[in-house]
Amino acid sequence: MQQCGLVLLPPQLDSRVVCVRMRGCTCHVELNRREGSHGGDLVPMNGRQLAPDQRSGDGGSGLKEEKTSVGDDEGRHKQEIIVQEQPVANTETSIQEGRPSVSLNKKEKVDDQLETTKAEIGVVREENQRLKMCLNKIMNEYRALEMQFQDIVKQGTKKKVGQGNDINPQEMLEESDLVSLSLGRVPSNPRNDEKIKVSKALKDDDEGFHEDLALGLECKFETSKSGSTTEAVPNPSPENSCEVPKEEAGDALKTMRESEDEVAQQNQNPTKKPRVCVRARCDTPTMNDGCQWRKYGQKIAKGNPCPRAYYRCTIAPSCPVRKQVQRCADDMSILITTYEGTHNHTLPPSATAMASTTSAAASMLLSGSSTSQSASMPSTITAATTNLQGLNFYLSDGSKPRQLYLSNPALSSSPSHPTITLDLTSHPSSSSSSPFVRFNQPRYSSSSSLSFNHSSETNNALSWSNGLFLNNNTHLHSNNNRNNVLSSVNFGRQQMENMYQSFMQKNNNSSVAQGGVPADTISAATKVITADPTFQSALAAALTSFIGGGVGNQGANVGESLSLGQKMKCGEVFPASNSSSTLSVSTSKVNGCASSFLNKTPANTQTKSLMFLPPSLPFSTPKSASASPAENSDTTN
DNA sequence: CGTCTTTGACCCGCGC
DNA sequence: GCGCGGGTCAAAGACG
Repeated sequence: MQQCGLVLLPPQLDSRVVCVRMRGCTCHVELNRREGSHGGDLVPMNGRQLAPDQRSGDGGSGLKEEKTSVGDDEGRHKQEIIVQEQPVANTETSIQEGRPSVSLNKKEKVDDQLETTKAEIGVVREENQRLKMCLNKIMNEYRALEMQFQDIVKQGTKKKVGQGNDINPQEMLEESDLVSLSLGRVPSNPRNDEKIKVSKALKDDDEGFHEDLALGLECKFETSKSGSTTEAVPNPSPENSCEVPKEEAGDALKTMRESEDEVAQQNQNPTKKPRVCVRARCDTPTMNDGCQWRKYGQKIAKGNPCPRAYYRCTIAPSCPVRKQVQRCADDMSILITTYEGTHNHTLPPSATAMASTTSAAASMLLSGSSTSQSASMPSTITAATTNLQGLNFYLSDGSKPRQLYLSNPALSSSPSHPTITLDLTSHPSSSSSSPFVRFNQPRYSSSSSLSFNHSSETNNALSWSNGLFLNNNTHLHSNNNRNNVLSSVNFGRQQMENMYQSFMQKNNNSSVAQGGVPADTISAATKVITADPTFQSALAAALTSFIGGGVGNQGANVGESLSLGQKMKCGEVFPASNSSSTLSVSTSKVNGCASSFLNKTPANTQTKSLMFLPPSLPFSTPKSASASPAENSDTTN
């Protein structure tokens, strides 16, 4: 922008040369030279007054040089004008000399040419005005950006002073950008993250500009400080920050450095990986979670006549995430899907919701009974509300709203794995102090349960979305939703709830009327969930884990919202179009658990938000992804 | 022909 | 050490 300049002649002058230079691209418009080389206030880029000979046009070296870079349109326009000017000048000369050879027709012709020229002048004047307006606009934007830049620099300086850091403001800006890009991802440059974490840890929570960033990082430290979760996990996994050993919690730098090693260790010790088991009623072989799965094995598990199918994530060849799908022995309509591992790649937007949900569940599992952090941690509350976006479970049969219940149950699939169960089957009558939330003591010490139940016994479609319930024939106001997601990061619980309710109300016409979930139900669930300290802490852990640290691929929905929030904070263009596409719900029919929406999204909307997700818990697409007819068969192994 | 699924065999951890 | 069960591998077949 510093190269921006303008050579502009006042409109009252007939000779006009407009030269707008933006970022090295020069637009030069010479309007009318009929009256020769009289002066205009030609001001070159450097502010020097052009010499008369230069103003005259072609003779001036400076102008001539610029003319070489004239855009095609302006150049052509100029050419036309000049061509028409020539005869006019000749005619005038002839008239003044009183040559009788000038006929009346020629005079009319000259008049016509004059009229034409005047018309051209008018057009050019208008164009000149437009250019001036455009320039003013650009200058205003430039000033606004400059102001923002100065504010950012000022804030960066303030932070540095508070931290005793010697990083210059520019570095702070660069750092912010790096943070923005790295959130939710495996840190490509751990050192940068370390610096950021340190700075954030030393910073107050009410930091305005980087509030969302501080949120996640605060959560990180809060979670780590609690340390009470570590003991419950035999072999802490880096997939979640709460798995980081207590002694490491106090040293964020060390944690970051060791994150990759921990990932490797985790891979070497898969039996200790936390698992998230999702129970849901589903008629289809598998549930669609937006991920792509490949079946690699099938076994008859003891005590269950239904075979257990093994899937691995095929989005990335090296992705360690696996899932097991099995019908419940007691109720064949219940599909039990167990997720294990952490995605080491970007996930399709449609898969982030489930991943975030299961991430939160896994974090809850790993955080165990830790509640010390939640009560005194504003950021945790925010994290909870944020993550709640990904924890809204909407079950739909395509026609009726389903009530959402969070109840007990729980079933640990394997004693060797810390397992948490998300029960989406219907147990509305489950005895609990809360009608929606109940956390049980696990059957195994390392397990816990979180159940999301709905009242219906016959739901056919289950979809995970970014805080939205995806129903058949339902269009979502994705932008609204995404904005809410962002808001959930930047605002507190109450604000989040209000906005969420607002969103729900906005979508009532389209969603509820067509089979959505009543807003009051969601609102109630939201309040209940967010009020639960255990849930909050778990969500905080999830948020922490994905931001932080270890594997860095945590947090689907949370990560998404935070990532977007970061982008917004950094002044980048909000990816509304992308968001829209990712959240746009296909109107095509949802076949059982396999949402066509989920099937479509990966190809069409390759996630632009570079986000890696945690113990992902997907419901795969039946076809490429995972649906295995054999799961329902009587095949024995 | 490439990809995915099926399925029997194999490996490994755990309990006795 | 052995058996059991869970989990994975990989060849063969199916499918588009």
